[in-house]
Amino acid sequence: MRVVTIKDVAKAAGVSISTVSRVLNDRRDVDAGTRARVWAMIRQLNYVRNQSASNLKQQSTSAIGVILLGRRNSFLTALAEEIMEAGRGSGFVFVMDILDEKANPILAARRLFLERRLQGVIFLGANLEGMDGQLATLELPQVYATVQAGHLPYAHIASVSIDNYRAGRMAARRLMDLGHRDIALMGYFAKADDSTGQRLHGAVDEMREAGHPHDPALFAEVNFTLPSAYAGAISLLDSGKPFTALFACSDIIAIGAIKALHDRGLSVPGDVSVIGFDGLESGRYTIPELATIRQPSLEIARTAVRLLRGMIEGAPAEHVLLDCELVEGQSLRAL
Amino acid sequence: MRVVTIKDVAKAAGVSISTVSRVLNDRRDVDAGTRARVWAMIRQLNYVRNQSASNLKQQSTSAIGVILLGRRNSFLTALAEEIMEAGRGSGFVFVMDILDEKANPILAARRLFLERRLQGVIFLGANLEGMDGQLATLELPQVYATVQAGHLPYAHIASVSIDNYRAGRMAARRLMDLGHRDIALMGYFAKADDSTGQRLHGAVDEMREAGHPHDPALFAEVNFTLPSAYAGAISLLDSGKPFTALFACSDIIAIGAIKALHDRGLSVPGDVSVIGFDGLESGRYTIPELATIRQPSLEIARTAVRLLRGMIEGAPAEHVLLDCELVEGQSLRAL
DNA sequence: CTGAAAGCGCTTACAG
DNA sequence: CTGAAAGCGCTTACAG
Repeated sequence: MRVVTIKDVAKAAGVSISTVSRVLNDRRDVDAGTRARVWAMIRQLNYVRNQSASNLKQQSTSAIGVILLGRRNSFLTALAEEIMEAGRGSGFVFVMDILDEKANPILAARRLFLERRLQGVIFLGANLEGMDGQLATLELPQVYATVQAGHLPYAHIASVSIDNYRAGRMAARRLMDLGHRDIALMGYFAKADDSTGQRLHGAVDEMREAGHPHDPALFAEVNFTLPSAYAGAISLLDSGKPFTALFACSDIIAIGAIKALHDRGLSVPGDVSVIGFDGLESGRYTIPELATIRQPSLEIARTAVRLLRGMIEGAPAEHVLLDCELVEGQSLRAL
Repeated sequence: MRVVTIKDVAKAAGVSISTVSRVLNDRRDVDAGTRARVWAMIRQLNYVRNQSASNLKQQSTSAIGVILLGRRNSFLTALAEEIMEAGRGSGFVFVMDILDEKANPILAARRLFLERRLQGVIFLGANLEGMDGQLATLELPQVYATVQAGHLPYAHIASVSIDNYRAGRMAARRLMDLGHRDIALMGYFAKADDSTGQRLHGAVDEMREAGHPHDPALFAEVNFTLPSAYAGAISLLDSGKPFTALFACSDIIAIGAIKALHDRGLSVPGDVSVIGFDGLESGRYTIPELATIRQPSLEIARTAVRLLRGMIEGAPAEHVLLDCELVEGQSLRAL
C-alpha cells in the first residue's frame, strides 16, 4: 500500500511541507485560501498523518496514559470508561493500555511515555507490592486508582481509593448483625498492598473482635472469573463445613458462587446470604439482586483525573480515601 | 523526566549507536563481550527504546491490527482475546484498538497502519453498511470477523462469521417447535449488512413461512446494554400484547429482559421462554441458565488469523461461514 | 503569511 | 565485528 506523506500533499497543493504542517496543526497563521487548498488535497489524497513521526518530533503532548491491569475485571474496565468521560473537554488525550494482571505496569507506563510523550499516568488496579524501587524510576505524575498508596513518599505519586480494609469490616459486620456466625470468605489473601487481601483481612479482624473468629476452613482462594468462583464455592460445600453467609470480594465471584449454591439445591438468601464487592451494573440484574459494597466509581474516576491534572500543574500529590456504601440488594437475610 | 536515548547507552558502553541498535534487535553479528556490555548499560540506565522513532524508520513490521467496535460488547471483547491467543507463537504482534460503535473503523485502521506499519487488520463487529468506497481505499489485507462480507469483490478483504440470517431462523424455529406463537423480538432491525438485523429478519421470515407471522407490536428496539434491554422488555409488557416467548439477539439483552420479566412477577421459563444469542460465558451462570445460539468464537478467532496470514502470504481472500449451535439451557419450555 | 533547514531517535545498507 | 552516514515523516524556531 502506497503511503501518502506530507510531501505528497505539499506538492499537490503547491506549498511547502511547513505550510501543510501548519494546516494540520490548526495554526492560525495560514492564509485562508491556502488552508482551503491544502485541506482539499489532504482529503483528495486520503492523507493521514504518521503519528510516529509526529510524536518523535513533538516536544510535548497533552496525552495521559491509562493503564489497566486485568482485562477481565469488569469493575476496572467500567472505571476506565468513566475516567475518559471525566477527562472529556479537559484538553487531554487519553491513551489506554490494557495489561494482564501479571504484567509489569511500570514498564508499560514507561513504554507508553516514550511512545507518546505522556504528561502523566493513571493506573487502574495496579498491585504496588514490591515495586517501590521501580516506582521511583518513573519520574512522571502518577495516580493509582482503587489502590491505597498513602505510604509511598514520592511527590509525583498520588492515589484515590476506598478504604478496602474498613470495607471488608463493613461487610462482615453486616452479616454478623443479621445473625450470621458461620461466614465463608472468597477471594485471595494476597500481600499487604493488595486491595483484595485487605478486604478479607478486614472481615477476619471484624469477626475476631466480635468474638466470632473466622474458621480458616471456610475460605476459598479464587480469582476474578466465574468458573474459578464456581469451583471455589463447590469446594467449600464439599468440605462439609456448614455456613449460612458468604462474603465474596468481588461481584463476579459472588455471581459464580450463587450459581454453585443454586446447583447444589441451596437458595440465596434462603439458605445462604451472599454479599459481593464492587457494585457492578450486572449485579443489579441478577436474580436475586446482589448485595454488595459499592465502590463510588464515578467519584474515583473524577478524583483520579483531578489529582493528575493538579500534579501536572505543580500541585503536590494527595492520597484520597473515598467512602463506600453497602447496597442491600436481595441476597441477604436475617437468621 | 530525563529520557535516556540510544546515544546515552552508546556513550556509556563505549560503542556506536549502530552497535547498540544491533544488540537491541538481537542481531547475531555482534561480539558476545560487546553485547553483554551494552545490555548491562541498557539495564543500568533503564533504557527503553522509543517506539515512534523505531517505527518511523522500520520498513516493515510483523504487526497485525485488531480493531474492535463496541467496547461494551462482551462477545467481541472475549473474541479479541481468543484472536490474540490464536496468534500466539505465529511471530505476529497484535495491536488492539477499541472503538465506539459509531466510530469509523476504516479511519482507525488507516491510522493504526501508518503508526505501526501493519501487515493486516482484523475487524471485530464492524458494520459494513455504506462503507464500500472506503473499504477500497484501505489496500491492506483485511478480515471481517462476525460479519458477512462475501458480497464484497475485493481481493484483499476476507470474512468469517456464522450465517446470522439462518441463525435467526433457527431460534424462531425452536420456539415454534415448542409450541410458541406469540414471540417477542428484541434488538434492532438495522441495515442489510448488520449482523443483528439479519438475525431478526431470519426470525421474522421463519415465522411468516410457518404461517405464524410476527406481530410488529411485539418488537422492542434496544442496544446491547442491560438498562436498555430492561427498559425494552418493560415497554413490551406495558404494551399489553401478550407473548409466551422472547428471542433477544444478544445474551446481554436476554439477561436484562429476564430481570424485567422477573420484576413484573413473570417466571422464566414458566411464563415466558427466552432465548439469547452469542453464547457468552456469563449466560451459563444465570439462574436459569440461558438458552442461546452459540457462535463458535474460538473457531472464528482461529479462522480470522488463518485467513489473514494466508492473504499476507499472497493467498486469495476467502469468505467463511461457520456453523452455530443452539444451546438449550434452562430458559425454554414447551407450551 | 510562507519556506528552507535542523533535528527528533532510531535502523540499515555500505565500507572497512 | 564495528562505525559513519543517510534518511524515515514530521515540527518548529528562524528568516524573510
